[in-house]
Amino acid sequence: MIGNIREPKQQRAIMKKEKIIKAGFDLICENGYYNTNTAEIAKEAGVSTGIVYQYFKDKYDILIEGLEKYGNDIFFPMLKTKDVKFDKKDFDKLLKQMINHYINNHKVSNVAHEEIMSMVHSDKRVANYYYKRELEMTNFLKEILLNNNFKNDNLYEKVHIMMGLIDNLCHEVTYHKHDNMNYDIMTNLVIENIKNLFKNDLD
Amino acid sequence: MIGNIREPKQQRAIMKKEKIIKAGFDLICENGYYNTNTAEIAKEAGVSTGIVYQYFKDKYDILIEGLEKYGNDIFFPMLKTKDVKFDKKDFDKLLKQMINHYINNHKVSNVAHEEIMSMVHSDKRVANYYYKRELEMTNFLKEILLNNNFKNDNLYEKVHIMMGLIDNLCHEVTYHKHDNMNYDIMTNLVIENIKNLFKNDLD
Amino acid sequence: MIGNIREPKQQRAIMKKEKIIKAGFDLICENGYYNTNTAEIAKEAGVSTGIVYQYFKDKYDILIEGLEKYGNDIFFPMLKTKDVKFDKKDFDKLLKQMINHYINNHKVSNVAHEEIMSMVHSDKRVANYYYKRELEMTNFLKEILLNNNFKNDNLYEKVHIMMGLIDNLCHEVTYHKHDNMNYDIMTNLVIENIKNLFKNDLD
Amino acid sequence: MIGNIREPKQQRAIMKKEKIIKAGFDLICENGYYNTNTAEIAKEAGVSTGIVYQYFKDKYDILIEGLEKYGNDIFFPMLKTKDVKFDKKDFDKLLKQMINHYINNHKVSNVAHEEIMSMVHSDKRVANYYYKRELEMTNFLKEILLNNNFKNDNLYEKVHIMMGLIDNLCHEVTYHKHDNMNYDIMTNLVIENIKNLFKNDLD
DNA sequence: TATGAATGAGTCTTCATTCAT
DNA sequence: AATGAATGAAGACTCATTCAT
Repeated sequence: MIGNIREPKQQRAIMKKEKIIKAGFDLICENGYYNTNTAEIAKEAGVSTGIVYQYFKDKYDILIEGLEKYGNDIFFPMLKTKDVKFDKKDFDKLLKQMINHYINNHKVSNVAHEEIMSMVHSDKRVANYYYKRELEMTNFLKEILLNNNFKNDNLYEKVHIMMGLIDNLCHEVTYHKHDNMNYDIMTNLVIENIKNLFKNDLD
Repeated sequence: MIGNIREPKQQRAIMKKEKIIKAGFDLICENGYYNTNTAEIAKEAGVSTGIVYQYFKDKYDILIEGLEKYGNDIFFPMLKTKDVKFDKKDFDKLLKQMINHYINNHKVSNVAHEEIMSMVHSDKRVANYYYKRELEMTNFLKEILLNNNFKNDNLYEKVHIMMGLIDNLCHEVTYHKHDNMNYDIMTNLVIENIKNLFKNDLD
Repeated sequence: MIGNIREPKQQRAIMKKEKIIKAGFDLICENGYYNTNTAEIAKEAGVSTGIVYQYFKDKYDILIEGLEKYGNDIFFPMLKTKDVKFDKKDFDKLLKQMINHYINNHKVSNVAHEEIMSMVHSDKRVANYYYKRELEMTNFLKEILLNNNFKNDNLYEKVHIMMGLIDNLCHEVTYHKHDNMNYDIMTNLVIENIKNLFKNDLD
Repeated sequence: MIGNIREPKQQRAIMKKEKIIKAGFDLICENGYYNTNTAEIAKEAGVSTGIVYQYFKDKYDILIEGLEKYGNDIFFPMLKTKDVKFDKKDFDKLLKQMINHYINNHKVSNVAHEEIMSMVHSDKRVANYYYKRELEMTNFLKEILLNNNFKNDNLYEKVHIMMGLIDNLCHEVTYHKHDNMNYDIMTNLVIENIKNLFKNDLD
């Protein structure tokens, strides 16, 4: 047993590995892990099937690397904008921003988001990845609030609830389209709710 | 193609079909759709592999029928207890009951819940099923509240948000075990939040 | 994981399994383990590739079962004729018989013999099989001699040496055809040698 | 097809080829031909995979060249010591020496010996190589004996038998470890046997 | 000469589905 | 209705060999 997995050094090889990750991750996100085969991945990446196994241990490995590379874009795009600044007075505004940010992102990565959440439920490593990032995100938001003189009073729990509310809302808005649901109203309700959660900080 | 799918009429045949659904659904919930094969299902059901295809078009069909038969137990056990009675004064109590109900259910159907949610994300028909039931559940709760003189004021949206909050909480409690999260506090926060949502009705 | 390996019960199924063993073992013996693929085996056996894996864990399993079934015929055909009777006076005759028996067998199972010996050298389980049978054969001969009043005086070692001499001779006669070797003379020399080995018993 | 196989002229190139032969032969001897791949060989030799095919037609070619280069060391180490001198009176001693020589060699090249014998049985060219060398060895011993006034009386056959006896013995001692076998006794029996073979010469 | 990335045919194995009984 | 043997297409992965640099 030799050769194991090669970490490509040449520029061209690096690009090829990237291509495979992208092709593989895209296809998996679009059609599901079990409905995507290595031949397809290779073809989509414009390489031979053999080369795939020089860069990845197995098909699963492609998924994981894809997740690590593109997962944040899909789940926690905010983590990228490290410079979120806001003023207590604008809490409303921040929330609206966040919600829009999330909704747009859900729309863009629509299927991917679903597919990955699907694996979060059935695969340990994917789950680990997701929960680790969720934690990062929680801490990230907690920091922002602390920096704005929010009291550290069950803050962790509050942020978690807040994220849940937003996620739920965005999910609803993006997918369900429940006919009898007014999303503007729902959005306002959610914002009010979150504000109530932090009422001690916002008075 | 002859014989197509037979709808069993005899008692014994009906029981056989039930057995297959149960065995199949159980296994799929436990190990996932792609990690369960028809031979296993047949064996678990105590029937031959051939017979499976007299009652079901294909493997997928078993999943769907299983979902229709057992899905409610897993996702919306409350729907069974059609006689939920409560008094506005006891709203707190109702919420606590619901939360406990959900948490217990999450614990019991732990893996099943995850596995099916996984398919909700990757399979149209499973998704349809889930969202249809979610709708039922929403309406069910809405009715209860209306019967208790809650105002029909964005009630639909409020119930949805409430369900999201509870689901999130229960999920958190059952799986994550985030070390730095106090679940009693979180539960109280969620209850307060829901009460705030309905503050106009509870004064 | 289910279905494991099925032990066929129906007559037809048993025959099918036999066919696969025979086809597989024949091909492996003829072309070598690594030069025989499962598709070939299935085709030679007149079955589909799938069925092979219902009766055998894997390709290797076919080899082992083949070995257990046909190995004796190839290596120790004498073990079949449990009723070897001889008289000390006819020791010569017995030896000549054995030698002819072996030579004929080598000729018949020519390639098989070689191929299996090849695996004895490279595969633990094949080796185990071979050495176990060799031991049986040794004990078998020892018993025969003891029954003929040969002294139990380093008998085990003597039999082993005797078998080695015969095997060597037969191998030589069957394959090498060293031009400058007279096989009649060689045979006689070997017989004399063996008799010398047992000289204490034959006086 | 261009360039075919290049016979290296430069010192450095020659050394590279040697390295490949050694690495390849070592690995093949240790793990078997089919369990050794060219990438491993190249890595072990400290060269690139591509270069291998400039010195060797194919993988098989490496084996053959390795055999020609190192085979004698493994099978007929005596051939190296061309100056074997002995006196009839010391025939015993010579035999013991030979036996020890062989046993040691078996021990040293343990796996290699097995692996190559394995290929002797399955590969024509390897077989040819082996039998050619065996012939050389036979002639070598024949010469020695003739030089010591052994009669040229079926000498060829006798030497062959002698070699077989020694090889068998050494094999037994090195590998089998049959529990109920006394190797000292066996060794003595073999020596006696060989002496009996040449009794006309040793009186 | 030399590299090591790339190729793609070939291999074992699985499994949903069909079929002979 | 029922069995379970049989099918064969499909998939993950390997590796000898070639090729671009």
